[in-house]
Amino acid sequence: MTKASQTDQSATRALNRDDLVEASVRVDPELRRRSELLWEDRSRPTRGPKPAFTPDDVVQAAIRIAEADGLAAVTMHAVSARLGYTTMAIYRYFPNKDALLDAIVDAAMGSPPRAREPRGDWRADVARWSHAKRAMLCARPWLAELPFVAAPHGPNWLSWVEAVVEPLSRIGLNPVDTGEMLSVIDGYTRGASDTAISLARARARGTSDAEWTAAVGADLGRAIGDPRFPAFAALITAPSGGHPRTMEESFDFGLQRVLDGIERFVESTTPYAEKPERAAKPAP
Amino acid sequence: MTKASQTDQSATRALNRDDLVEASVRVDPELRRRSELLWEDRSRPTRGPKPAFTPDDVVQAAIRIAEADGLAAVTMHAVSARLGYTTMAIYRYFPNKDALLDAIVDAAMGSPPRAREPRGDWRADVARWSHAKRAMLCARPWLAELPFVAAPHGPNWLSWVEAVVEPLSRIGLNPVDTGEMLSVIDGYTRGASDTAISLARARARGTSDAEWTAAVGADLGRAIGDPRFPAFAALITAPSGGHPRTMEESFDFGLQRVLDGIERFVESTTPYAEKPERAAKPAP
DNA sequence: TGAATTAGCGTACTACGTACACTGTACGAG
DNA sequence: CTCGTACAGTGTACGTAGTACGCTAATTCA
Repeated sequence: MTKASQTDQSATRALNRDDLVEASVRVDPELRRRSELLWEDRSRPTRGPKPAFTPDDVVQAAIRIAEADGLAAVTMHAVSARLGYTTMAIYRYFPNKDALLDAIVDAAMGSPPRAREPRGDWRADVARWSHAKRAMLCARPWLAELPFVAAPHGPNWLSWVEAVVEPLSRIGLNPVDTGEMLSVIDGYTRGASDTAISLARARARGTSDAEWTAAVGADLGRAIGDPRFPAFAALITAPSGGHPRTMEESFDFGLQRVLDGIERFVESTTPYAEKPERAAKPAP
Repeated sequence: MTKASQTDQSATRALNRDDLVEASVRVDPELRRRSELLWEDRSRPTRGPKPAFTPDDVVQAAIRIAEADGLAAVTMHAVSARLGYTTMAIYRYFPNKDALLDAIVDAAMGSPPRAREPRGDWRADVARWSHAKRAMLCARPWLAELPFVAAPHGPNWLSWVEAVVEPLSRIGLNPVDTGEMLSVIDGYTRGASDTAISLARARARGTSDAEWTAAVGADLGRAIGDPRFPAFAALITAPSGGHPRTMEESFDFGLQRVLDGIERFVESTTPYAEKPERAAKPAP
């Protein structure tokens, strides 16, 4: 149906360094440069005047501005002014604003919380990760103003992936299915956090919770009495019954359903026996 | 933990028109105006010269530009030029660019595919909806460049919700839990579509699939050999085994797990008996 | 027929990203 | 020690956004 269905995910399957070295040549030079800026050591040359600050200073200044006044307030001028320098000074550290935003996104993600030791069952560990990621996104709602899935992936992004792959790898699924479960958990976690992120953004703009609720409710409420939306109108006008959940409880409720689904699949599959060799070797 | 957890979801529970009329007074006037522009009839007054085009003409022109050259190409000048008028002409139809973008987002979502008759089991219908929404998002990857969860919700947005609430309401859960399942399905659908959307965006920019795969693979591949990412490195270097899935197959695989989880919950719950009255009435 | 109202236009202002040339600084090779 | 080289931060300038404001002409109602 979609063209996307014609593309396999070979990029995330059975990789090895040789493939990557060969493949990275094809990457658009600008994208490669942006990626390198996230991973490189960025050690300064010895010649010339001493730099007055570091790339990380720039990133931290930008993050503080975003935190205070939203992503729109992050202008090259605002960032440099916060450091006490002129606009163009930043261009000695980042070639353009996109590269700076890449760095901001990765830095803002931070590291996932340390895994608890001794490791518990995978379900509890995955749930902890999911809540932690949601909390991270809600704490930095301005991140949602960027299409940051498309951005180059930096070390912090990878560290979040690592932190959930670790418990997922203990489920006993083969690598392909383990990767699928990664998509399921991460997809749910990000997608189901959007409402809370939206509220967090409103709060950051100084909107009260009541005002945000009123704004969202006003739009949703248009369904009431509108013949185009009978099922939804019935849903939101139904008595809420016993105990309405908080947003976070709702998120956890949904997460438990997702984990149930994964568990059911695990129960229906024969455990995967890991091979002693871990190098990828294509079948003959 | 998060402040968000202190807010309940009263906005989506047991609403009635009186609540809404009372609440909408509190909404920020600009937000209310943006919402009204999506819902109002926008019939023109009789006095003055005849308008040369309609708000919908503006929206369609903008969408065509976004489709061709991405969201960044949608400037007030580009849109008006496409209609054959000057920049400022548009401001007679939309008070500012944000309002225009709201309209673009809602129009671009379109209507969900018509429900199949006779209605099948909820699982098949929900799965069809999820695939349709994913296809819609992939077909308009430029939508992902906007934080459109936060935007005012227009009629098309509501029609997508309606289309999935209808089958979900047939599961036999109480309204609160039905609402939770809505979040689960929609959260997974949007979150798990991001990779495909990212690929679709690359395609729209003229990037080949191989180049996109190489770019993503180059970043992910940095995990290989890096002691910080042992589990993820092991995952991506593991032999892919039998049949790697296409992106859409992966999405469907995950979706089935999510539906499994919902189904398990349904099996563990006593069916909800709908009341004959459908008006919300708080319990005494 | 004029008064009121509205459509599209021209001009102008501000803010932003960034190219480029300039000045001054610090290191290292001679 | 010194001078050339490479680099840091600055000043200026340009192109492109969004949009406020006032003008003119078109339309219709009183």
